[in-house]
Amino acid sequence: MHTTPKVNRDLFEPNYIQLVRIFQDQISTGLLRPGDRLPSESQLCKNHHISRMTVRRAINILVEQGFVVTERGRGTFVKPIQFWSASFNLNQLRNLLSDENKIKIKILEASITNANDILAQKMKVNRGQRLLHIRRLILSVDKPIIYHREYLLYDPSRPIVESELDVTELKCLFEGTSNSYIKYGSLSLEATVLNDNEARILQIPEATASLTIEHTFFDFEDRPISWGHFICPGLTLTFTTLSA
Amino acid sequence: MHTTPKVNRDLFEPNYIQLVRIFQDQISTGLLRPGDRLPSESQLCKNHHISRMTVRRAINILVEQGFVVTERGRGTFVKPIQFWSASFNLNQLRNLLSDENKIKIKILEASITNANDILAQKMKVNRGQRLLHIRRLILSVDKPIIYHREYLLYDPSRPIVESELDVTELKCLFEGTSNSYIKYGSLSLEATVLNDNEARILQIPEATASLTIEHTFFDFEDRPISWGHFICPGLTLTFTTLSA
DNA sequence: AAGTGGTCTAGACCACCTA
DNA sequence: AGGTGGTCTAGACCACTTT
Repeated sequence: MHTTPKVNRDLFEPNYIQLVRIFQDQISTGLLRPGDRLPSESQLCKNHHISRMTVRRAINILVEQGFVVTERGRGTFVKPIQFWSASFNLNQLRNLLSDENKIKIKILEASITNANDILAQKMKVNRGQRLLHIRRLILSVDKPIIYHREYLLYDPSRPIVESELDVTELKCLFEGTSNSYIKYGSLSLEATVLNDNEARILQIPEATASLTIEHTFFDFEDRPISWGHFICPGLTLTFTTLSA
Repeated sequence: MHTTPKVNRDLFEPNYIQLVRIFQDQISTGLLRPGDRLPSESQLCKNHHISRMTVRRAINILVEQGFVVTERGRGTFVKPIQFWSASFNLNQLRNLLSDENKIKIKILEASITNANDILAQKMKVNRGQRLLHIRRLILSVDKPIIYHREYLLYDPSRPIVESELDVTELKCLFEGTSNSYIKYGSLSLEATVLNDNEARILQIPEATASLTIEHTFFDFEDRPISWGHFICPGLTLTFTTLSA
């Protein structure tokens, strides 16, 4: 028989974090298995000599992290693995683009076009509306890795053309430092096969598999102000995650 | 001038949830913009006649949801949009497979094979180790939508062969109801192009773009017990998300 | 009735930042 | 020094489940 660790009030680490870690460890070592009940909150208070709010805080974190579920009147239970709990985030893309020294952004085209039917629908404007069209190539150590096509609302009352042409606009988006016009975005991820034009631009064989991230960004009046695609060929971008 | 809404103690909705919603509304309507400072916690206590802990609870939720950031000694501020904050989850896949009436799972093959170099590495076993190989086709209204290849540790001491062959094993994973041997999984998402075999099995043209989810599942001793791929062609699977 | 988790209070002390 | 967020306490009442 061995005793479980106790919260130590003398450490720098807050008590509730210590308690979270204690349970994470017990779950990951299999000491606590899916379906097992955790000690009740009042028991934990006594065992660790901490208050109820501190215990609840720890348990809430475990709930958010997906390790346990609470059932009122019954107790708190270790959750079984759920395939769905996995989620893919864009951190790999972030890391890819974060190395300032390696990354260059080349403007391939910047022109004014008139909205066709698709654009009119996507940007919620009338057909024929003037739109700014920008095509960029993102290079890492002078090797093309991502191709970006974007259509922007061309609003003469907003002097954004300069800044949007600039590389910084894209970087701001990445870094979240922009005090920009963007309230939120809608992203969509799908698999595509490069056409000959895209393949030539990216300097890789045609018909290569590619991940395409379609984005629409909205301003504070909920109007779309940007619609475009990041085209990330082959293995420049893979998503990895844990399902716990 | 108009006054902001106040927490109402008489509603069914908990006070902290009400406060969360108040700020979510103010942010989404643009009343609070990125960089703006929220009222201090003590001010919120006075304004809404609620205790500090209740205020802090609401703010913690806003932090977790990515709407605000706190800075000790300075205040709480509305966060600008971050492209990276977006994350893609597997709910669409879940929905796709949740309709019991439409979905059928067909076992294409179940055989014992010996591990080659790749399998030996992926499953952390010796070369030549016997592995269970299962190929499944997932159909929706009798139309193939997902092709699944999987290699399983063949452990005679565990009588899992029956259950793993069974369709339920896959379903359990999806539903998280399994009291299974799986502690956690590692998932990886990439774009692929269907080869002729896959295309034939899925009854779609060759060279179609496809999303492939590679998975490795581990038991409670952290040994890989399953390695495989879900192959989701074309637009059967697209990920959508918001970046706020 | 007894035990569980859910919400909430009215304080306290601390570390940090700004002035 | 005064304000900010970060941690924590020792209670309280409630809704719910089990015995």
